Amino acid sequence: MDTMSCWNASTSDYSTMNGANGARSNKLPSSRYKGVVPQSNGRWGAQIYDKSHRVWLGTFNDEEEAAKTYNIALLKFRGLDAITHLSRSQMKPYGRDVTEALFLESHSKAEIIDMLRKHSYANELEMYKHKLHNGGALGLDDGGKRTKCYLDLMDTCSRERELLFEKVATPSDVGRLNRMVIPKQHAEKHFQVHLSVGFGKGVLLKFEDELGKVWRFGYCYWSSSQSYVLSKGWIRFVKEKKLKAGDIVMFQRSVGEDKKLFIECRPRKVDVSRIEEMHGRVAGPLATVQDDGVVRLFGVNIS
DNA sequence: CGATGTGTTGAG
DNA sequence: TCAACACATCGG
Repeated sequence: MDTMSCWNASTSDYSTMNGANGARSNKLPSSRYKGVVPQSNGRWGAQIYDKSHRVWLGTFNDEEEAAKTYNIALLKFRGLDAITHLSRSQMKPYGRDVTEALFLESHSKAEIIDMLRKHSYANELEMYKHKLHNGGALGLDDGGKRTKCYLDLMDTCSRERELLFEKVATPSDVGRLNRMVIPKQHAEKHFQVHLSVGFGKGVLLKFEDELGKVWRFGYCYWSSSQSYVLSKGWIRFVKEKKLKAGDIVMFQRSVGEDKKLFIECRPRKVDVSRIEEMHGRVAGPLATVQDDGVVRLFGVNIS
């Protein structure tokens, strides 16, 4: 249920007795889920607020069904940002993928609401997927051009990436040698060019940083250290990013068709033990890597 | 008639 | 912005 926003159950009052006479209270039970309201007949309503205006999303037998409905409406009303902030692993259980984003984008709010109220959203989405996958003109408008929506989505998709490995920058990595050592194990696993990287001669590897800026680094085998190095162009990256020894350099690759390489860096971990003492609690990691490689910062997918 | 969804309020 | 609640309106 990770895409369902769970309402604070401690605030909902499930007491069903009136203290004095022991009679059943007619008070309805609160829902655990945001956007879900009880109905007097035991069913559940779903509603979402759109700019201080309440939009009714229909009634449902299951509280969870109402919550799912609310979440779909959330995707439509709060925009695609809501989708891209979900990691792949969160989307999978709900089949939330780029196709669903495309589906949401190609229907008006009114149409989506209508489907939700009629409980036909899942069917419509399924039909839409078939249409696309059975040779339909994927993302093509009347003139045969890619629609803006399609391009936006492909762009979003191409930004999705997995972490290949991280390296803590050594003093020599950020020094005047103009090269960064890539540990052999990672180089041979992820940069599948080592066969063509002979002694002395190398290839150029192309990376993008978090701002989309392109970086090309020479890449070759460095026999003296028995490992591979990023060389030509590396020092420019060090200078521009103000990379210091101890900082962490992350190597990523897009999971989409194009398999682009990305390079990003972040400051070495600050010592938070002092802060933890002061606050009397242990803070979670600033950044973590999930088992599917999706990078999260403050609990938000920053891929 | 029961079910649905709106009017309205007040808390946060 | 949001859920709680009352109740008008819908529709079989």
